[in-house]
Amino acid sequence: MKFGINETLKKSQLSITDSRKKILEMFVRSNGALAHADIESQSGVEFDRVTIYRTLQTFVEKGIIHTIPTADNAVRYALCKDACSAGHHHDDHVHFLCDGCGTTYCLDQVTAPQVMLPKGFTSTRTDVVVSGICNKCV
Amino acid sequence: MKFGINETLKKSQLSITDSRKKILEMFVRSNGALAHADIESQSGVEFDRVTIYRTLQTFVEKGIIHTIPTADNAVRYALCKDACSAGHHHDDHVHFLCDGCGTTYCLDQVTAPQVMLPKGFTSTRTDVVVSGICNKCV
DNA sequence: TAAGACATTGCAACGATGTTGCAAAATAAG
DNA sequence: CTTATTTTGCAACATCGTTGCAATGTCTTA
Repeated sequence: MKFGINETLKKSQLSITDSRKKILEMFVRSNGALAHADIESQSGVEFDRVTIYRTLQTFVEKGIIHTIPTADNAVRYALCKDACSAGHHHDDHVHFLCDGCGTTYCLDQVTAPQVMLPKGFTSTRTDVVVSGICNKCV
Repeated sequence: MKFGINETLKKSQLSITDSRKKILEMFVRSNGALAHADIESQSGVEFDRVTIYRTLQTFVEKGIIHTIPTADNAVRYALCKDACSAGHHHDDHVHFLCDGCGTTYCLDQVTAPQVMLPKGFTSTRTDVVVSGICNKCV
């Protein structure tokens, strides 16, 4: 079941604005992940920096996108799966960060393995980030 | 085989200075991970901000400490195991980030599981970060 | 379609974080 | 002890992200 841009925004009870449509479209087109800087450079001077920050924040809160932890400490965002709802993310898939081209992939086929924690530790979320070379940079 | 502070620095061909000794000692004492801010507040006005940044950079390059990717996008550092040498890190253990107290633990017992990658993808490093509640925050 | 209520945007200013160049000070080598 | 090399501290700067507020745009209801 696929939704259009506007439908996705409406479903999350968000007003439909130019910036939100444009930014959400970027995520849909790129099936990788995007950093704030990517969005800012791709959209040129069309939107204010602040607008992009706030739009990303809103999307994360509404469960449309999620953040990806990376070894190089740059925040990246990617589209959530349908299972995610506002305030409750369920993105247990593995992320792959290519050292060559810098692209971040969501490896949906691979799920994060369950790790055994010491006594008294409770897990709410597991992030797996694999770094290496992707199939385009060989 | 355990080395003293000075021996560790010498082994990495680093001059022995007050700031390096003090910062390395912090890592040895805390068996968790430290962020730049932790070090800055713990050492007070003793060292310049810049000195701390450069010292951490140097330690990473020499293979004394390594960075930990976190979901909250704050860079943290932890001591490397003996297997690490300058330019070649081998820290495949799992990290645990407590949402309660913010402490980062290195779970040495647990090793990062091997993940199956799609054809053409090569892995050089795997980071696993588990978030949740630690045994002190229950 | 028009008007009012509400949400979003852009601007400016600010704080936190991290980097660079250069002179002074500390460390290492002879 | 003296000289050469590193390292430190300072200042200035670049980047990243946040906040308050007025102006603009979107939604709702009639």
